[in-house]
Amino acid sequence: MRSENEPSGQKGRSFIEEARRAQIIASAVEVIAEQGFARASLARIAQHAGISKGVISYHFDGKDELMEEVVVRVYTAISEHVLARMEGLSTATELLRTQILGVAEHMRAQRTQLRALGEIFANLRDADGKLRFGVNAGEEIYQALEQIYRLGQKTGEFRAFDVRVMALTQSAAVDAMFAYWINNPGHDLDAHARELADLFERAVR
Amino acid sequence: MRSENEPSGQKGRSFIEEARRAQIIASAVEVIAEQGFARASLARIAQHAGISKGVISYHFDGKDELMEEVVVRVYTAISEHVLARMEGLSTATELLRTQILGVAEHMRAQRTQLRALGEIFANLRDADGKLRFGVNAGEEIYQALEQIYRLGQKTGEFRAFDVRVMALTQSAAVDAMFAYWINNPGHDLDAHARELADLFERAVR
DNA sequence: TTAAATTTTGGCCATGCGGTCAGAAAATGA
DNA sequence: TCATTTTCTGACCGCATGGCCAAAATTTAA
Repeated sequence: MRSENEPSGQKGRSFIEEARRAQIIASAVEVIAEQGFARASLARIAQHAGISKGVISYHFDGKDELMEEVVVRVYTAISEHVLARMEGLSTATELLRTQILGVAEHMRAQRTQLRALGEIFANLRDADGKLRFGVNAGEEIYQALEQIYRLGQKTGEFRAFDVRVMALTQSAAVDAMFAYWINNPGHDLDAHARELADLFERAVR
Repeated sequence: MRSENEPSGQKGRSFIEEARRAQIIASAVEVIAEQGFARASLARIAQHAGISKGVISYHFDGKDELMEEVVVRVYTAISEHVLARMEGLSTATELLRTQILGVAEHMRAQRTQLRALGEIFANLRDADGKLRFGVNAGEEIYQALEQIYRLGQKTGEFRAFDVRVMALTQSAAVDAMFAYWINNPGHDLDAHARELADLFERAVR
């Protein structure tokens, strides 16, 4: 039996254990992306991974923890990539453009993860029936974007505007870009991202 | 027993029969909007309508037909309303501001139906697991917005930009505004809408 | 009034779900 | 080697679901 109750912390998790969890998460991502959230039962995820259903229950506290782990890992990967691209940049305008283009660049190679993320965001609910993750991406992202806007307003690059509205709008615009791209495979994601960068560059001036 | 097999046509449906169907559809919309697609079971819909579960099976060929009827009715009503509002406006800038300020108010009254529509579009699948309706749900709306942008580009009011990207972004921005407003009741919706109108007015120039 | 047609009820069914568990299997360490 | 721990299996549980239907209730028509 696994050594302790560890509801969310990653302490004392062996390499083997971590590998199994990663394998299960990868299967979950693929099943969710291919068949949708509603069909992503533990049985289907286990079958896709070539293991028994009980193994998932053994390595995760439950289906909810598995789903949250999927979200956490995909999100972490995105933010690491984007933050790396943003390093060394100084002006708010540069940061704004890089934020939009960097996310698109990363996700272009991660369609499966992106689709799974969207399914979970739209469907995962708590016991009360409320969405576990809001339709809104999250407060952290908004605050990060708002810092960029405030910087630009401070330096005079940007005009005066409501930074919360701008952050919400930029986040929604990027989400919509991905949603459209996923459902229209021929769509040019990078061109769309450049259009968005232009759009917001003008909107903030 | 109902007189015939009538998979989709509306022929030979009595007034009473039609009223029952409308009542069931209305309950389905409310349950889906409040609890999400996954929790909108026939039992919950029936309970919400104050009728026995079997009544739904009697008036509809199955759950799928009920869901499709919900989509058809709500979508038809919404598109008719939106198109009516667009008549009589002249300049592209007027149309743009009206879309954001006016349609926002319209959506406030229709948000239960819109939410139900979104849930069905995102979740209703056929036996193969494929989405019954694509996410091309907004296609008509996108095309309507694109007409405004092209008009503005033709008259020289607007700069050159990708009209599809702009339509997607504007639509997403308004949706995000409502999502944020629903989750943050103290949020000033009208001020948000004005910020958005300013944002897009600058973005298109 | 009375017979026929329509509509509703409430219980039943098979299926799939997330979760649990005893015991088998495999890995580990002495 | 052999005992101990970790990991896995496959069966099982209670529950909710969509669909079904005989019988009851209601409405309609003669």
